Amino acid sequence: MSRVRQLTRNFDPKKYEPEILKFWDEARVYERLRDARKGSKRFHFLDGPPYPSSDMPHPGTVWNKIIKDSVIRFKRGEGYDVLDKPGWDTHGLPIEVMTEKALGFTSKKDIENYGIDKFVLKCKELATKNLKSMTGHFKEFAVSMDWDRPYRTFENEYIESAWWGVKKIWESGRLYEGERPVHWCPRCETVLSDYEVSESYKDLMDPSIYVKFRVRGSENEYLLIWTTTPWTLPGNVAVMVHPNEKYVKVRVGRDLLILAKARLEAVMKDAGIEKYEIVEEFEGRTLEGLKYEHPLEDLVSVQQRLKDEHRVVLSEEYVTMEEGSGCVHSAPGHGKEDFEVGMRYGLPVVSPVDERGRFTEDAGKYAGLQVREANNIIIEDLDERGALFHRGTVIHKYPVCWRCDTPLIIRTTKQWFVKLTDLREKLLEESGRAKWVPKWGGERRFRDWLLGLEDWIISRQRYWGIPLPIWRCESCGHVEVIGSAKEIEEKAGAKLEDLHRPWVDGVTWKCPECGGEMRRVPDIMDVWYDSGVSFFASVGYPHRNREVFQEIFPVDFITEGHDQIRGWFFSLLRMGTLLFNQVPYRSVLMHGFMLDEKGREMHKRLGNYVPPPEILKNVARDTFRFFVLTKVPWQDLRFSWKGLKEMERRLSVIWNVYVFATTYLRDRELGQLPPKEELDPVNRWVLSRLHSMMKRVRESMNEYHLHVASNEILSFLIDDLSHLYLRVARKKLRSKDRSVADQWGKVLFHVLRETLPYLSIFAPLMSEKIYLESFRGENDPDSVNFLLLKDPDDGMIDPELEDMMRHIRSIISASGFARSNAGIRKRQPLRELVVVTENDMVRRAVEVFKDVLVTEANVREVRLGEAPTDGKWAHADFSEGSVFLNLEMGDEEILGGLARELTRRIQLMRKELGLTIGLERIEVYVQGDEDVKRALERYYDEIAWDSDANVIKFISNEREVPGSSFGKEWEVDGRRVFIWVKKVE
RNA sequence: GGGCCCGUGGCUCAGACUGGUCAGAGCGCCCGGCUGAUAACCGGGAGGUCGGGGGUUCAAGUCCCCCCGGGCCCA
Repeated sequence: MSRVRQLTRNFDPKKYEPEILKFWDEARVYERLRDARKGSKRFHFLDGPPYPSSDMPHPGTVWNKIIKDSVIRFKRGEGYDVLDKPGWDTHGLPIEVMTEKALGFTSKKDIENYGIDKFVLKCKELATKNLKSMTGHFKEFAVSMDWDRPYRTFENEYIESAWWGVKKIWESGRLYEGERPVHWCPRCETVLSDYEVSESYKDLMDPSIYVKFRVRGSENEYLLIWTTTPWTLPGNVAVMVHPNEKYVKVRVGRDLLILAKARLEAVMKDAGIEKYEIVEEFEGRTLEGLKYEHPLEDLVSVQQRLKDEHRVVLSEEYVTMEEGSGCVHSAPGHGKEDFEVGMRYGLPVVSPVDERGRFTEDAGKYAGLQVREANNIIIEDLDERGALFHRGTVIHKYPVCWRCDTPLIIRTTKQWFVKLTDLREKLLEESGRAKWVPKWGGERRFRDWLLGLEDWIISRQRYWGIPLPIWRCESCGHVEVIGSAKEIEEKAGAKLEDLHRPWVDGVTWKCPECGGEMRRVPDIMDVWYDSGVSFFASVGYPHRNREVFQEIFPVDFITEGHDQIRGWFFSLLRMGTLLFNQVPYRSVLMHGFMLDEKGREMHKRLGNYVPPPEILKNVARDTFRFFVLTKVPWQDLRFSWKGLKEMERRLSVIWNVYVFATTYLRDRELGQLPPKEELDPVNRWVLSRLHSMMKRVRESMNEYHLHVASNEILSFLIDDLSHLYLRVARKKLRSKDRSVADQWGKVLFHVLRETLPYLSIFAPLMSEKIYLESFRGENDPDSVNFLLLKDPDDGMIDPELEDMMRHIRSIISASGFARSNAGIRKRQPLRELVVVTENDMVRRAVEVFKDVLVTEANVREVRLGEAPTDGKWAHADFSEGSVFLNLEMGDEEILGGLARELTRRIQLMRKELGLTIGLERIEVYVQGDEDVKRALERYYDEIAWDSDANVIKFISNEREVPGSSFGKEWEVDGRRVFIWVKKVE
């Protein structure tokens, strides 16, 4: 037999939420839950590791974790053994830069003087401190991941897994060292990936100059080029023109200038020149091979070696008629497009700039200068040599370092690459294998991105990261790639406690080819490599947990914000395809960004950022969870205090549903549900709704339509239970007929009990509180988290019955409308409700749910019929017909109304005395007019039953009232009535 | 310049993949009611040419095209 206990009346999440969190922690609920599910079918969730750049997560990150948590809870409820390991992306430049700032460093030299070992330990310390603090914030929102056993990318085991991957790539022949122009931060002194660069462009003011390159062998003929980076001119080796555009030779003063016809007017306007004359017109392609003189060749030493190289080359892709002169200055050492075209023409690559962004000796006069500082000197030198056509400035978007804001440069360096370009097709195919929610996330956005794929630079010239496991012989260049710590031990006899730099840098061994010294390439790896291998490195594969990995690959579910299409979703796909020839995840849910109340991005520095503790100060944890989970996940979400308050009110209604129900159900024997055939239609209806709700929640959760599932349960609890079912049930639960009260009690209990585990997916704290305080039986587990989601039973779902109830609702609503138009209050019973309709289902509904109509419309009779033609009627229409209320008031109606008024007054007085219904009984004494007396006589039983009165006595003299009674004078419909209530001891 | 998403009553948003009971909900506002869920709850009302225009169709917030506005990504 099950029993329930009364639930605390006050909805006070501020009080119970911390208690529940503490209970979960102390009772090790999740740990035991994981143990309990061991051996069940597995569901592998993979956490996209957040970057611990701060001790406080962004509210959007909390949203992200809540989404994950709801899926994890749901799958646990379905009985799965869920892998719920959280992850942390701990390496990389942001942590390094923060550490540098904390130590007051400005360059790599400072780090090396300080000691790489100490520096790396500081980085680790910072990452650890932040991830611990962030963990605390996530736990506050009831995120039930395995916080004690996260994967962290700085752990030796993780690094070993990553190394194994590098070795495998090497063995597949895709790892190569190459020379390329790359984005470079002169402060951090490292290469940056395209992805890192695209993060931040800033408006910068730069020179905008037109320069004349004299055609070799001519007196006064020039190619006119345009550039905003004068410092790249020392690296110039060619001029690109468009083969299919018209070019012109123009006379300006004594000079003949060559430029694109389409740009002529704009250029002359820019330069403020009004007088010019076209002397010749030709196709761009005819310029191919035309040689010219570099204007600074006397100053730049490397240019003297290149005298015969400078010439015109063709490019359709990179010459635009949108800006410039149509003659594009090309420095293959300082531009990706230039490099590509240069390769095609076999042009030399010149990049006379060092890692700190200073010109090298090759740059002659400019050696030692910071490149951006050299701009003006170069411009003056051009002017002195008569090569400057026009000088201006421009404000344009220019890439800066995403961590330190230093303007980036492009310089050519040796880097390690992974060849990907030939994998484009395979990646596209694999990306199509994953289920994307929403569909367009994968289909359009992702595909577009994959089409622009290039080889991947995986080396970085920094300290805090996974060391690139490449060793090379200093004498013969022989290369070995290492896949584990054990290999290091075997080769070098070194046992490393920490696989990071600088400790790993000291490991050397003898070259098997020539006996020279094998030394590690000093680079570390791109952090996107770190998170990209998480699908196997998080479990330590292949050095550990091989069987587990076989079972869980590919992972079932990942979810991150839409910024991660090009980030983690892609890096996982890339690593999955490189190492296992397949996409490593089955389903991806792409979620939106959290915006502020005005729809702008939320940022600390914009000051519109709401720290998670601030949210907790104002609303319940479950409120925030429900708030975010009821929104369409893949759209951006607007933070809203108003919205949160509103959600909190809805949760308090749910709480009240349970309070109300337990008030009636407590201390009752609540056994098995009676067979369906014996049930009242309203009970059959509510059970049908219960199973429909469960079905819908299960289906939509499995589709990752979290908003559908969460709204479904809200509307079940609020619209169906609170607004309708409980109103009807209230009277039935107190029925004198034991079998009626019993049936309704059992059904209500059943419905609320089965709903609890469903509710706990979204509002785990509230569910737990209700479960522990009221619903947990003697043999039940000690936490709601252990409960399984009951499977929906199609046999219990009756769509027709649900439809009928919808009609009943509209009839009730129409009858309310008719009443309010006629000015008759709801408490006043009326004689008759006539429903006029042609719709068969409505007619059946009226028959089936007559009881509901009688109580909800407060009438004595309900019948189907024709529109009445005589008498006093109030009338209103609903979608399938009309309702008519008989307004004629006989004795029956007047006395009935009076009886309800009297009941209500007695109830108010009971309450004032603090008496509990069903527990304490009373005696009532009433003094009033003849109607009051008659109402009391006729409705004696009802009034006495409703108010738990042993006796109700109509008196003519006040002296008949016992001394200790509580008396009050009332006015009821213009009548004076005295009521006394006395508690029966 | 290219791609993607969004634009539904005063506010916040469902509905759009699978055209046809989809013009909805909550809040706010106005009117009324209920009263052992009560610093709650219930009913009703006003309010939207579903950003604009064109097209497909017997039928279009829903599909197609163009434009406008907002956002994101890329170049």
